[in-house]
Amino acid sequence: MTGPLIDLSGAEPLEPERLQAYFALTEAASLLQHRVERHLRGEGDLSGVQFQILMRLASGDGRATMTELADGLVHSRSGLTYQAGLLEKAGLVTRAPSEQDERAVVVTITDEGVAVISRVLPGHIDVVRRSLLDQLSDDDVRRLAEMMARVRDHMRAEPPRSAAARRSPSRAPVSGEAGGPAQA
Amino acid sequence: MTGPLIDLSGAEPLEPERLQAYFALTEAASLLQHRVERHLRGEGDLSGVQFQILMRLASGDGRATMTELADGLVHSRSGLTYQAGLLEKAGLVTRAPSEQDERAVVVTITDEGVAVISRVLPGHIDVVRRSLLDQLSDDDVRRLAEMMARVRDHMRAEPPRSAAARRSPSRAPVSGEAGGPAQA
DNA sequence: TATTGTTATACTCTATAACTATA
DNA sequence: TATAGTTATAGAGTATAACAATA
Repeated sequence: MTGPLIDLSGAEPLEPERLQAYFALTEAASLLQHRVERHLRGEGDLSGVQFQILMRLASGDGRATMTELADGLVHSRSGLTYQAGLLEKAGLVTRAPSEQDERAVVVTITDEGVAVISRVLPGHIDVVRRSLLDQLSDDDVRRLAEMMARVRDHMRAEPPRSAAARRSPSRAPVSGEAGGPAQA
Repeated sequence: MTGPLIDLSGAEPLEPERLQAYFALTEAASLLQHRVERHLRGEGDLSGVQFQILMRLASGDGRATMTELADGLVHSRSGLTYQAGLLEKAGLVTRAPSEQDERAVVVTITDEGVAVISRVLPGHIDVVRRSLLDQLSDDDVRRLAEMMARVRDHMRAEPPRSAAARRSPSRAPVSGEAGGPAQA
């Protein structure tokens, strides 16, 4: 039998263990996300992002600005505007200009929003438990939480190359992005 | 009243450590996926799914049926057809009916497909290393790989409730259901 | 009748750029 | 000038159901 068609040995390849960790993480997270979103859609007619927005509001004092919400939930501002608009249309949040800073918009969860979260959350937790947590020992959980927090914080701290928080006015040319034959 | 707006104590809540493990995993995986897809799109004009299809082909003997590819890569068959169609249009794979089973379609990676993977992979690995692996010790990596493989296998083995692999054949036909495709 | 795969269709989500308004 | 947010637009991806063809 012939070996794989691709040879990694030129470019400082990844050891099999690391590659497997990456692939397993990717696949498990993707499966979990899929199950969770399926549940949320079926149970509460919520997208994953909408659920996270509501959760973030409900876990605090029920209010946050768009910018505060954008941190960590979504990768573009317009995406958040879109999702917040849907939530508002559904009556689960309200939006009003901030009084401290007229530019900002304060998003506030409504009673109905709290009710939806309360209704959906038990099933959500159940899915997470059955899919993920039940397969992990207490020590696994501690270890996983610590590792993933580390990785997350690292990525948050060091934004990916060539990705300004907002389109920078003086966009530096991306290294090596010369006119490559981009397939075709 | 300063506490969170939502009370979990009714429904056997999640211990904070478990909740944090879940959230950190979700967020880290989401950030990683976003970076990886950004890189793939920029470097090779590939979607994440397309990359995975090519990787799976290139890691084996270069050929697989649609059904074999569908396992683990995508959540609906039509989605795979769509992505495979794009790859074929780009000249990175070919599709031809199987000779053993005329129903099946054999997808084969082309030389150009191998070339694209070879060109993209070093940068891909670099992203994964910088974003994820460099933050983990060797022991972390072993532990993570083992945990995530366990979780992944569990989800694969036990499909989510109310999700038949395919639309269940025992579906009672509704008499008035036939008729032209909804036009509009 | 079950399985493999495609197609038609409709929809959700996302991202970029241009824009407004306030600090 | 920089920041907060919206809008317009356009494209990518997905899922469901109906369909055709082979086993």
